[in-house]
Amino acid sequence: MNKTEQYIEKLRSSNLRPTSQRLQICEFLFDREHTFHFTVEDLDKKINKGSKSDKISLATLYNTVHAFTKAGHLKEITVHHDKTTYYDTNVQSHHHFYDEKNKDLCDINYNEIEISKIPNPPKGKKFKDIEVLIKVEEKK
Amino acid sequence: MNKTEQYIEKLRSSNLRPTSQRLQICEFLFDREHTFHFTVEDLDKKINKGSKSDKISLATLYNTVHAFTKAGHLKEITVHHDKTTYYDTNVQSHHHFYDEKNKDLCDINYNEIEISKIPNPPKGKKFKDIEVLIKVEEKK
DNA sequence: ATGACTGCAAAGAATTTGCAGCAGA
DNA sequence: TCTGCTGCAAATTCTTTGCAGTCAT
Repeated sequence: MNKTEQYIEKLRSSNLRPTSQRLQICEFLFDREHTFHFTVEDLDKKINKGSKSDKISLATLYNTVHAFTKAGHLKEITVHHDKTTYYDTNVQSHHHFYDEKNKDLCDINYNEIEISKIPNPPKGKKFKDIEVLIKVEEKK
Repeated sequence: MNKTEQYIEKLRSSNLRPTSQRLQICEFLFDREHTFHFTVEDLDKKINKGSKSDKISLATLYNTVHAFTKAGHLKEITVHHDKTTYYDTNVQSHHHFYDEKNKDLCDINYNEIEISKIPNPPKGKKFKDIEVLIKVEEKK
C-alpha cells in the first residue's frame, strides 16, 4: 500500500471523503519523519506558494484542519501569549518546550517528565489530561 | 492608609499616573480576597454595566491591562483552545485546573505540584518557567 | 506647560459563515 | 442523484492604532 492509498484509508476511516485538496494536505502534514507544529497560515504559505493554479482556499484549509483534529489526526496545542492556534501532528499526550521570543516549539515525550505530586481536582470534576509547558529562553 | 491610597501608591511606584479610570480598575481587580481570572471583555462588561456615564473605553481597558501586566500587577495566562487572553491577579508562579467545557479556571499553588523529572532544555536555551495545566471535566 | 492618558473610530489579524457550484459515493 | 466539499467574499471577534482632546504633575 503506497502513501496515497494510506491517506485515502486514513480519510475514509474517519468518514472524510478523500478529495484532492485533503490528500495534498495529508501529504504535506504526514509525510515526514518528525513531529510537525504549524498554524493554518503556515499551511497556506507552504501549500499555496508558487504555482498559480492548484491553490487551496483558506476556508478549506480551516475546514480540513478542523476535520482532522476532530478525527484525531491532529492536536491543537496551547502556546502562551499567542493568539493564533497551533496544531501538532503528534496526537499523543506530550509536553512542550517553548521559547516565546522565537516562537520556537519543541516536543517533550510524555515519559521525560514525571510528576510526583498532583492535587485532587475540584469538587465534581475528574482528571482528564495534563499539559506541561516549559518556557525557555536563549542563553546569553 | 486606605485602599485608594494604596492603589495610588501601587500605580506611582510603577510610574503610572493614578487616573480615575485606573483607580476604578484597581478597585475592581484588586479589592478581593481571592485570585481572580478575567478577560478584557469581562472587565468591560462588569465595569461598564449600568450607569451610562463613567464608561471606560475598551482602548483604555486594554491599555491599562497591558500596563499592569508590564508592571507585574497582572499575569497573562494560557488557556487551552481559547483565543481570548486571560489575565490573573495572582502574579506568582502557579498552575491551573481547567475545564474546557465550562471555561472554568482554578489556581493550583506552586507547591501542590511536584515534578520529579524534567528534561534538559534544547541546546542554547535555558529554563525560564514551567506551567502545568491540568485539564479536568465534569464527573458524570 | 508638557507629557501622559483617554476615548473614539478605523484598521488589523485570525477565524467563521453563507452559499452557489462542483465532485465523490 | 445526493450529500459532502470547495472556494469566494462578507461577516465576526478580539485586539491594536492614530489622533485630537483632556488630565495629572
